[in-house]
Amino acid sequence: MKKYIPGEFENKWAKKWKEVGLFSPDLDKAKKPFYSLMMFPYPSAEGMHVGNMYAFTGSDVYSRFKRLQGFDVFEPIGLDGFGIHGENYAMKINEHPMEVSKRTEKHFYEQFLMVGNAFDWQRIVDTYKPNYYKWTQWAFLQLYKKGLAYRKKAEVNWCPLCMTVLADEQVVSGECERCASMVGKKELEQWFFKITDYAEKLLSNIDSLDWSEIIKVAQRNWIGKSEGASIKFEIVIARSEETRQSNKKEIASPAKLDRNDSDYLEVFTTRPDTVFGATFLVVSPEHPFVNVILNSFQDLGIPKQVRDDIEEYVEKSKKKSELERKSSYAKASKDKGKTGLPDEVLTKSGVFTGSYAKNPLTGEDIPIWVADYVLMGYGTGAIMAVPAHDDRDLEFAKKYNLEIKPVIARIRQMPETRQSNKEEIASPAELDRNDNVEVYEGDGVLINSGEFNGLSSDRAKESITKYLEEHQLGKKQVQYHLRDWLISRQRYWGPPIPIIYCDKCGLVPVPEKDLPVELPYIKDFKPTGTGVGPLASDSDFINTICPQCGGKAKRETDVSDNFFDSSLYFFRYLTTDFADRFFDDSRTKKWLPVDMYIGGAEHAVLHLLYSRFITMAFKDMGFIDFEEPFKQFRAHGLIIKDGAKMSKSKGNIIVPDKYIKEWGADVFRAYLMFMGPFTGGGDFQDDGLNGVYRFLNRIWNLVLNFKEAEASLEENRMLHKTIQKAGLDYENLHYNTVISGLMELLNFLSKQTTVSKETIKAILIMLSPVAPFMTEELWSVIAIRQLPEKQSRSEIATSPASPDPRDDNNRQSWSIHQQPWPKYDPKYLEEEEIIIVVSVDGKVRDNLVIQKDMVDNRKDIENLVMASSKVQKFVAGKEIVKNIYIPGKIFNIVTESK
RNA sequence: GCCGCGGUGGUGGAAUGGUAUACACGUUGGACUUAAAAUCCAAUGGUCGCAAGGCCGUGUGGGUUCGACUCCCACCCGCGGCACCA
Repeated sequence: MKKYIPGEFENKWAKKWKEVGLFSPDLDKAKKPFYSLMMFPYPSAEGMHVGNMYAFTGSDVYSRFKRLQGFDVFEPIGLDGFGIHGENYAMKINEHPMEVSKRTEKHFYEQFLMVGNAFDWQRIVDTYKPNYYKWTQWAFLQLYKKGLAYRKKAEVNWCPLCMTVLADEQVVSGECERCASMVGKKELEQWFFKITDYAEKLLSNIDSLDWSEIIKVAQRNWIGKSEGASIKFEIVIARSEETRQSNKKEIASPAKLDRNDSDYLEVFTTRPDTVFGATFLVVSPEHPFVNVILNSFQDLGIPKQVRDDIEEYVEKSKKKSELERKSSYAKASKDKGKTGLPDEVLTKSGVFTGSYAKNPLTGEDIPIWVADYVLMGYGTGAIMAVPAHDDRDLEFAKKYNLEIKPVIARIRQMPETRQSNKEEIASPAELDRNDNVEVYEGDGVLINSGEFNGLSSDRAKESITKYLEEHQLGKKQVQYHLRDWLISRQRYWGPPIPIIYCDKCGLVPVPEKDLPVELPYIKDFKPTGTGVGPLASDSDFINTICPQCGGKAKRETDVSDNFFDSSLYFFRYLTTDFADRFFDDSRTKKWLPVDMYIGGAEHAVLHLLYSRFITMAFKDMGFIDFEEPFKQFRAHGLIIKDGAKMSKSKGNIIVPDKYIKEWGADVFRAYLMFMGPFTGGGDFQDDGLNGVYRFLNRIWNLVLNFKEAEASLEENRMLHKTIQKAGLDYENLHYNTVISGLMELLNFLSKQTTVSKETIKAILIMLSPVAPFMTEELWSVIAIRQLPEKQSRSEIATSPASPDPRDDNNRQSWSIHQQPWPKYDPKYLEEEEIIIVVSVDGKVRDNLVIQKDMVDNRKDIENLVMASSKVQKFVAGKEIVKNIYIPGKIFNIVTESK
């Protein structure tokens, strides 16, 4: 008997599938297109680790299942090779990224072949090759034309180790996403994409997406919509305490202010219902108002001492890191220890500006403070502080003895009034005004709010906003946390941004016909740290001719973020055979949007958000007619080792190559898929592989040695039940239960002396997505069994029976992967005999086996139940209150002790 | 702090409100073998019992129900997203 030795045939089939293009659908003629996408990998030098392999296998299993269902599945692959990760590695081993990429590319594609994924090998996309990044640059130009790419001087995230700027999305709790260095700030002129133009659409479309919930939540959080109002506070400069108390209106005239816009401070608030409780204003140290005070303090009548205090404070807070600025809030949270910052930094601080503003509703003058707990980057960089109803403002007010004025009364529902639904309003007296005052941040009823007293928070928000609008002191406003996508990188390993700077013409985009702007080979590719990319040192590269005037000009020296490359790769897979276009209308229509996308949850607010933005932009440019790129998205789980994340520093990285060599790709795949639900990941344990090997080995032996006979009724029942379950489980990505279902079927068959050929075939087909090599090998063996004697084995094994394996009309081709998914016959799913569980007071006491046609015959069943000695034992001496009978399932007797 | 997901044997995990622990790993015992490996068979939640069998058991405490891992309420723990976001 031939033994199951995976190494003997896996490679043979992998090569053959690739050679004949078994998994390359005809993109123009396919009848039932299904685009199954998986996140292409960053090719690291170590090759794919188990985590990658897990993700790709899970996606491949799904793709193979859809193929069996009769879809023309397009399952492409490529490498996301540009970017900091690969470049950092190249620096570490002191090699050039272009050289490194050649090696990693080879290794990755070998691994892909080895693991047996059904890729379309004819449509590879590697982002670091000119024939791809030409289109990255093209897309940049389209965005520029549309006004969605712009250049701006701004304070941006700067990673000191990677020596480049980063997008907000790449800063994870103050640290660089790639190297975990503390990210700082730097003022630089940079390229941005206007993703904020799509904030509302990006947010509102989420509800209708069939995506993993975890991703949808992360995106909603990241976009961070707040609805409220912007409110103008009239600035009153340097009024002395005496005049203030005499309440004489002495408002600084606009002329006195060295500002162009107005003599108002604008704030954003989500709580316009609390304006009456706004007892001071706070501006961020970066707010323009601070400079006005610093520069014009004399004209404004602000004492020199006050001015100097402000300057000192602003200088001090500039030195604080972003993390320190943001971390005082952590004081109250669990993260306290994590920041490792002294308490002094974690307490709010600020200084009085010597100026006041008029509360538009109370008419009172309230002091304006500058404090670094207010951030310039959100809203207007100024807030109205309502200490009675905001925790942060309260902390500040207590420290500096500022007025605390409650304006919202908690609604208390008393137990006895709950039924009549009456609301009792807490009296103002119940709110302490001393140090023990407790913040109340919830909604309630307005008090101390003049004509608005008695309104609920919700209604007050509307009325007060309306009132402010009427008096031109404010308006309804929506704020988003999302900020524009910073795409410049002061690095080498990326697509050059296709822009030319001409002294005469200014900023000139590279004409499309001149694309790609090739990345030159420069020896010293290391980042400079000066805020200018390494390309600036290559005079051949930067010096060019202005496309408009023909005069001398210089090229942009930054490259773009590699997340830009990956936000369009799934479009390119469809047009790799066209050199002249990125979109092909008929293919777009046939294949897009992507039917199923599988990938990691870590890209929730990076790749997955950027891709949605780019797709929306392409739609508005008229290239496509849909705005969401991925119909379905599922986040796969993570593979851990001994309860911990795999990492180089821990030395617990699993290299799959070794396991595949030892056990075969099928065993490795099946093990990964059997660990648990695909969306859950799992803990990698070496001894688990053995169990899966045993299973495949038993299948192997069964198929090669089974004694054929027509299926028994029981066999058909088991089989058809398994087919039904496997179909549902595959669709839901519950591969672990597909496998356990097949194990159960196998266990059943092992107890029989004969098996039908139909059963064998169905098992192999059902198993083929998980174990594609072994099932293919066995399929060819079965085919030989069926053939007339004269046809030789080699003929079958090496030549396709059909000229084109992709031909839709010839689903009966030589490969198991071209077979139709087995159909289950409902007649086998109905049991002849049914087990009724009999319980007394909810506890199982007996089983009752009845014939199917008896199911609805309650009387007879009741008689049988009552006749059971086991039941008798438990009802003896008790009164039967009632009987519950759920037909075909359970019979429960409810008793009461006498 | 807000939002989301989860908590089931020694382990990974199964269970449309209806026999909790399928399937597998591990462990123990047995068969085969000179022996080992491989393979096959059996047992395997806890506890009491010679046994038949009983009782307890899905993070904790309540509730709904004839019946709850599953639904509701409160809490504890773990994981993830956001976070001085006004």
